[in-house]
Amino acid sequence: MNQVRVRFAPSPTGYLHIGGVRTALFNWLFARHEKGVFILRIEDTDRARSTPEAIQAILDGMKWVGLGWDEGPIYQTDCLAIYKEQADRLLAEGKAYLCYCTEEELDARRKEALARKELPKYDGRCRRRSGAAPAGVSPVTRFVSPQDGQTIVHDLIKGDVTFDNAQLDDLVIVRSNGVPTYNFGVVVDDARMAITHVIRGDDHLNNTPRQILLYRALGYEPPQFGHLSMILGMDKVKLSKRHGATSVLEYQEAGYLPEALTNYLVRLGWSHGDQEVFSSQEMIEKFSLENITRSPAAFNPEKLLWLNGHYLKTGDTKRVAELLLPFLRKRGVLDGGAQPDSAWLEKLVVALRERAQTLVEMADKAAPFFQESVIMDQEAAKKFLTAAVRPAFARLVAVLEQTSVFEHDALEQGFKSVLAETGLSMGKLAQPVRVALTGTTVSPGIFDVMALLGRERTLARLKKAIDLMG
RNA sequence: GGUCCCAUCGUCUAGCUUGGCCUAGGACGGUGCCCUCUCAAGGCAUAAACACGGGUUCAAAUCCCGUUGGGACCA
Repeated sequence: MNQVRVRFAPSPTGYLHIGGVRTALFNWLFARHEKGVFILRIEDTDRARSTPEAIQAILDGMKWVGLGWDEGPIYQTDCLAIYKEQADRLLAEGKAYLCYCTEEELDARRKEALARKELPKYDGRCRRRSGAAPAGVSPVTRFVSPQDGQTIVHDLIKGDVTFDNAQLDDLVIVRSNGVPTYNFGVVVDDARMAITHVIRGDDHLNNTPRQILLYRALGYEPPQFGHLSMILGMDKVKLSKRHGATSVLEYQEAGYLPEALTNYLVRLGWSHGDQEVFSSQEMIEKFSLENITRSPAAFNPEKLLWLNGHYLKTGDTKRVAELLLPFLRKRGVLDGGAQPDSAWLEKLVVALRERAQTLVEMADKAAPFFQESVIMDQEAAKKFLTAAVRPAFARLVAVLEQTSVFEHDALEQGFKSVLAETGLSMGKLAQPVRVALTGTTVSPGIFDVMALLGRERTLARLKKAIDLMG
């Protein structure tokens, strides 16, 4: 069998959305699994709606999620001459014709047909037109579509889907301004790029019979098709902006890890037994078109969050620490130019990652470790920084001043000696200390907090708390 | 309106091809318990589904037909 060649072909009319990423991911996985080629093609023939910003957003999004392409990006607007050439060929072979019907005429006829309860398709009258071309009308090019028989799509995911050719009309392949229509551009490109498998959303399933007919008319063997079901929102309606973030880059900004997003997305419509967590290597090894579900899937943000938390916990600490930096800066936790000690930052990540599901959350929780002095939660202070614990605090300060290594185990030992002396339980002392050190009632383990803060800040904060006790 | 697609716990899904191993499994979320210096994380347990109606068959989540519901495309 020939080498697999697949493509992802977004229109740059907006950001790269989640559904698009999943389509791209499945194509990419298939290509990698089959040791084939993954091509990126930008379908920018809709010039009114395509923007350079959108193109950039697509490229950035693809890079962020780690879907590298082997060929491209190829822009359709660079290929206009090729579509024209192919359309001219069809014209010359009598497989296409020029149509001079105006928008108004077509509209009127459509309404008439509807009134007669007939199919409102083009009646093909310009097919039979003879004589001179009407003046002042720039024609569109229409494809001569067979009116009998059936076209069967042997879909890799949906199975065989049969369409009556009588349903299809003579579709426009080139507009009056010379720009190819979507269906024509796709076919010409997929054919000349020797695409072997077209894996795309099932919103294109209905276009497929027309495309197969076009392939044949152009003298190409159609590729294999695989139509993926759509991703829906939790309310079972097609995923859109009102469901929250739908652009990949929004997920980046919200503190998600790309591997969490791809892992989440791969399980939306595909499975490998009961396995939920896949490294990208595993995905490539195990991916197959046979295990794709036919039914549409609802996007569940909570499961994505869980996976993100999982990857935050299990990911390489050095990498997580690096990824965290921009979030610390953005949250104003860290000054723009400041560069924290990397070993220390990794320790902070280890302490925080059990309790954060996103990098944004982690950056928030990191705040007390960067501030010179704590921002005290007044209610917590009132409740925990009472005169009753002052003697214990005083003892703790004395002990900590003597502690030679300011690290977890030594700190625990010192802390516990204070408990033994004062007769306080762990909880009775740890919670006030937590408030004194972080300003809040929630934090990593208290010994980790002290170690992370270091001797100086720990002692300063404890002393300040003693003052607050009045 | 026409054409096409889809239908298992709230959600993602396994099982459906080749009916019996399904008193329907896993995961997220929920609930409860354990662990515990807080919050998490973790562990254990638990509730929760074969859309409906007909067939076929000794036997159907699995095969067939219909209904209903959802979605897409075209208009």
